[in-house]
Amino acid sequence: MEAAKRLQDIFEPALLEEMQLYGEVKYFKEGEIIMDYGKYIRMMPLIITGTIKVYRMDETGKEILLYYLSSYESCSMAYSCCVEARKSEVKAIAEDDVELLAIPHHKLDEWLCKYPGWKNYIMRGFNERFLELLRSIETIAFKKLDERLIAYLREKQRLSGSSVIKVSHGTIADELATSRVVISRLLKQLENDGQILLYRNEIKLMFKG
DNA sequence: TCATTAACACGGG
DNA sequence: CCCGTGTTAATGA
Repeated sequence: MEAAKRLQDIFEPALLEEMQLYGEVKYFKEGEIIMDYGKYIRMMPLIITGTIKVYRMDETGKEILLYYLSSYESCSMAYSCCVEARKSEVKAIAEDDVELLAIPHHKLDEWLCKYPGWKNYIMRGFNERFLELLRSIETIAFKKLDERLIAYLREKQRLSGSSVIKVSHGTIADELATSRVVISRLLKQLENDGQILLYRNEIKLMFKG
């Protein structure tokens, strides 16, 4: 995501034209559900502004945050579902106000053959998402909750570009699939260690991004 | 041993 | 008053 500053840098002019022609710009408000479990995906989203949270649910109905998607990124999950006409296995929620370009599924394959820029974009997307998933698996499977919490805070810091994170303990607990009691306790611990400062609905990070 | 659930008090908006 | 926060006690994996 760091490489692609503008769409013009990654896509051919002809492709950009087609994207304008066939793509549909959609807006989602903060907290709005963009995609849900079991729903068919007909469009592939390409995020223009904002950030999207992608969740996965287990058999017991517990949800956990898989990864974030932000500017110029897309959802590989959506892509693979589109081409195979499968149902969604993830849920996507707008982290803040989101503007995205919805690309009809029948164009995905066509562009793959026609435009190297599109192929590279898709391939890179799969690659990035795969690496991000590996990181998620690592933290979920092997790290204790306190380390996961720190990783979570760093991710928030990275995405927002600010060391002041506006989020409640309860929300963090939901996203890390744990209880608020634990989050409050761990945050308090981090504050006592001098790593963070706690306010209402706000956490100030004392470490570097 | 550590997470979860429920319950409670406190305080700010 | 409602919500977010901090804590505790009981229970479970």
